[in-house]
Formats: sequence, structure tokens, C-alpha cells
Amino acid sequence: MNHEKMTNVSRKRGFLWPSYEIYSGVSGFTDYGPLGASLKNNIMQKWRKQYIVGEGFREIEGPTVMPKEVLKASGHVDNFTDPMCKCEDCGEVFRADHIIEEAIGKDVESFPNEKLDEIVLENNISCSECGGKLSKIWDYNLMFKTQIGAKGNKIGYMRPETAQGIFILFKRLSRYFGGRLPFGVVQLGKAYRNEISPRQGVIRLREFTQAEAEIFLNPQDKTHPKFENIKDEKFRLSSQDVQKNEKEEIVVTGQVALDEGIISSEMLIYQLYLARKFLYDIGIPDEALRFRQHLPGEMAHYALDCWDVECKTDQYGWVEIIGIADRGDYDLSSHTKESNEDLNVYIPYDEPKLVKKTVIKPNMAKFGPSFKQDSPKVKTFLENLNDEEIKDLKAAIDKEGKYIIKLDKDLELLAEHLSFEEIEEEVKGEKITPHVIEPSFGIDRILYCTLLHSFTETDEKDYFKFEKTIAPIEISVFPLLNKTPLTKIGFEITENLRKEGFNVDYSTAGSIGKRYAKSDEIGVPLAITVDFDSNETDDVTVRYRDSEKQKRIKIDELNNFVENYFNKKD
RNA sequence: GCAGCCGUGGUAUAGUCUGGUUAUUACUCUGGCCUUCCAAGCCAGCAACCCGGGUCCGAAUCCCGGCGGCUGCACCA
Repeated sequence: MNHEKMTNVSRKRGFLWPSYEIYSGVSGFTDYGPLGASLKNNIMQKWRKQYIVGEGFREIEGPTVMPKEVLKASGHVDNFTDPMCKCEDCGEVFRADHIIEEAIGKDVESFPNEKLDEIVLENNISCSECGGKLSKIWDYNLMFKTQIGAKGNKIGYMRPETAQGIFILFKRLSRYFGGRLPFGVVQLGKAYRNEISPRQGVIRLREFTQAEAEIFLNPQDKTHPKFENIKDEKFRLSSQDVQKNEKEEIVVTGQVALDEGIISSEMLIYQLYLARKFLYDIGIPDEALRFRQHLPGEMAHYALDCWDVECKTDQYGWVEIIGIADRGDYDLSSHTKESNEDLNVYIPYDEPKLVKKTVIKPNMAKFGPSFKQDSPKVKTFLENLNDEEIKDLKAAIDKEGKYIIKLDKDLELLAEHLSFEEIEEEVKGEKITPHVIEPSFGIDRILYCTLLHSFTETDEKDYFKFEKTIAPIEISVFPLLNKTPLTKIGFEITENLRKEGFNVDYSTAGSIGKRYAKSDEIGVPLAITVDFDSNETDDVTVRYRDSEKQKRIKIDELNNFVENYFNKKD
């Protein structure tokens, strides 16, 4: 692990570059160079393979510009802000709640801005730098704001997370999945947050890539069919208890974590397992990872429970790279309220439930004479009673022979007006608002950690020891010298491998040693060298990046050999 | 956003205090030579004073503003 060397190589070789460099750059943005872009794509492809192919989730792609209503409902318009104020003399900008707290020693977090303005006036709070007058307080919202359409009266925001795009499609998605829970939907794409002062390179970007899965499930049933397979997997956990009481991290199996209530559900544990498996497959070892539960005050406005996967770095300490949250029904309920669309599913019971209940049979023949024009009202009243009220009514009539209905006037209901019947009713299911378990991956951070932990220093060389399935370039082809027929053979080999779908670099530049060194450095797993013997013996040298061992392979068998090596199934 | 330090080819740097010839050096990179494998050698070449303004006969160098980087503070649902 060596941040400094790694970032140098990554800049030099074309993984990560600062954005808008020729205009002196803008912080909080980053460019992926040729190798970085490929690496990122490979990581995202691998992610798709795990969640879409492996778990049967389905992918959607929504717009990145969202109308205000969506983010109002999600809570981002109101909660994704900081109250700010500015000194009218020196221009210094402050967090309003902080400067107030400092001045009067009272916690005013989540007070409305008007209230904060009042407090500033009443307590005569001034600029802590120059003593100048403070401006009115405004909200600094971390979302990028824009307008939709020419009139400019439709406010839009760049989405601050990809998740909302899935929630707002819930009706169509639940129909797509046949109305059955659980189901999983994923979205990969850009999200935007206008950070006040981003630093730390690719760790905190204003525009970043997320890969999120939203798993909709029955709140009564957070089990997972594959939990059985992973219940003995061990997890290194830093729970709320561990953090609050400054205990050692605990290492427990999934089963124990469930039994002792450390993690609340099978589904959540299974997602922790999947997240770790993914990271392992792209070359981030378990030792570099830990699971940390959010503390109550730290939790986002929507979360019931949240576990971060954190990765160890030498430069930034433990960095959050994945958040796995139980969002409860927060989002679907909020969107139901805001949009007036029912975002729920009908859950049929395994077996219809037989519910015993008492129903009222009004004796309509007696109604007319007794209630006259009030008859329909009495009928409606009786029809709208719930089980509890029917019981009370029956009890009253059994005991006292009458029941007073209080409508616009009191009406006396007698035993002769109605009869009761005990029936058994079949209830087949109920409507519920699903809960959501959300694994949310920060792709840029994960890519950084992949670079950091793949970067290997030995006595001979420093290089990216990528897992071969994510290496941006898979094979290097080198004629030993820049001469025919070596170049001709080399070029043919390159073309053949490219036809098979391999990402191949062909180069004749510089000495063979230099080319090997560069090829290793950018993490190409295999190099193929054509020499003067190749022309006569029809074979070439294959060299492995990690061991630097070489072997001769017949040119005819080359495609087969590399396909086996990369285990490519297309 | 604030404070301190900093910004010279792709990389690492000399020169800045004390303004003055064609901006130093090494590596890298590109082309060539090389009949045999791990950054070799030889020849040739590309390539820089963060941006804008000011002072001055003259600015990489001094002054002001901006942008960016690092560190600290603040911020990071």
C-alpha cells in the first residue's frame, strides 16, 4: 500500500487525470484516462455479473436530471442542506447554526432559518472575524440546481443518488416482477453533490459513479434463501456497541450475528457477504476491510440501520466504499404521500386465513316504519362498522335490548331491527409497503482502493497486480525487434486475439526489457514475444506478469491457451 | 470557505531571496541502428516557467487577483 507511488504511476500511465487541467483544473472532478476508463468499465461489468447474473436483479437506467418534486419527497430538498450566513463587511461565510451555537452555547441544529435569524438579532451575534453585520440566513443545498425548459419555472436538480430513480419507477417495476416480493433492481450511473470543499482526489468528488441495488422485500420477511450457504462465513464487525464502548472489533459468523441481533436480518447479512465477495474478486483482500455500523446520529435521514464497508488506506485512513442500508419504507411512503400514487404490493398469505367474525343482517322490513327517511343513513352506518364496533353493538343489544345511534339525532336500534350471524371469512392477503435494503457502491472509491491494493512493490519492480479479469489490457504482443518477419507475425497474432475479444497492446517501441517493464507496470497479465525462431518453429514466448516465467506456445494453440487462462465465457 | 506553505517540459528538478545571453540536469517519450528476452548501448528529435493584470528598458524571479495542490480548521445527509 503506497498511495504516493501508486498515484504517480496512475497519472503517468493514464488511469486517473485531473479534470480541466488546461484551464488550471476544477477540484472535485476527475478524468479517467484510457486505462482508468477500461478498468472502471471492467469493475462495473463485474458488478453487473454478480448482481444481475448472479442474483437475478434487473438493471434500469433513468435520467440524471430530476424535477424538484422527486427530491422534495425524498427529503433531499429539505434535509440535504446547511444553513449559511455571510458577513456583510468582510464577506466571510459561516455555518449559521455553528456560529450561533458558539455565541450562545445552545444547540440549534434543525431550527428553521427564520428562527435562526431571530436568534441572531436578539443576541446581537456578529461576525466572529471582523465583528461585522451578518446577512440573512440561507440554505446551502449540496445539490446542483438547474432549470428544466425555456421558461425556467420548472426547477430541476442533478440527482444526488441513483436510488431515487428506482423508487419512482416502483409501480412499473413491481408489475414487471409480477407483483411478487422480494425483487432487486439496480442502477449504475453518475450522481452529483456540490461539496463545499472537496479534497482527497477521487475519494470526494462532486460528480461520481454509484452502483446501487434496491431490494424490495416484505417487512415481515427479511430472510434470504441463500443465507444457509453463508451462515458460517466470518465477518469482522464494528457494531454500535463496539464503537460506543470502545471495544475491540468482533469477528463472528453470520449465524451468530443474526442470533445475537448484531445485524438485524438475514438479508442484510447476505448483502454484507456479497459486498465483500465482490471486493475480493476485484483484488481487495479481506484484511483491508471492515464493516462498521452507523451510529444513531450518523445515520442518513432515511435509514433504519446502516453498515459501511470500509477499506484501509495509508493516505486517508479507513474510507467508506460501500454503504448497506435498511431504508425501511421511508422512500416508498414518502413518494406515496407526495405523488398520491399507491406504492405498495399485495401479499397473498401462504394459505388464506379464516377469520371468524360477526356480521349484521339488517331487517329492512322493520327499518321503514321505525326510521322513515333516516333508514338509508342507519343502513350506511351499520355497513361501516368495524369488527370491534359490531361486537360492542351486539353486546349492548344482548344486554339492554337497544343501542343508541348518534347521527344528527339519536336513533334507537332495537333487537327486532337486525340479526347477527357468525361467519368465517377467507382473507387471502394484505397490502403492504415494502421495505428496502440498499447496497450502495461508490465506484470511484472502489476503483481507487483497487488501484491502491493491487499496486505491488517488489525489489525488481512496482506494478499493478490486477486480478486478470479486470486488467484493462489483457495481453501485450511484442516483436523482439522492429523487423520483418517478426512484426508481421506479431501483427497477425494481435489481430487473431482481438478477434477473440481480447484487449491487446501491440508495441515495437524501445528495448524488450523496457516493454516488459511497462507492460507489468500497467498490470497486463500476459505478454507474448515473437522472436526470430518463431518464423521457423511457429511458436512464441508467453511470459507471466507475476512470476516472469516464460514458456513456448505454438502459434496455432495461442487462442486456446489464452482463453483458458482468462477463462473467458462469452 | 478560512489560514499557512507551494505551483518550471510527461516525471523529478536547477535557477526565484539579489529581475538581465539561447531556462539547468536526469529520466521518460518519439524515430533510427541492433539476429535473440527483462527499464542496456549509440545517433537524432519532441517537450516547460499555472492563468490574468501591474511595476519595469527588461519578469520564471517583484506586486495584486484568480485557479489548482498539500497541511490544519470547518464541512462531508
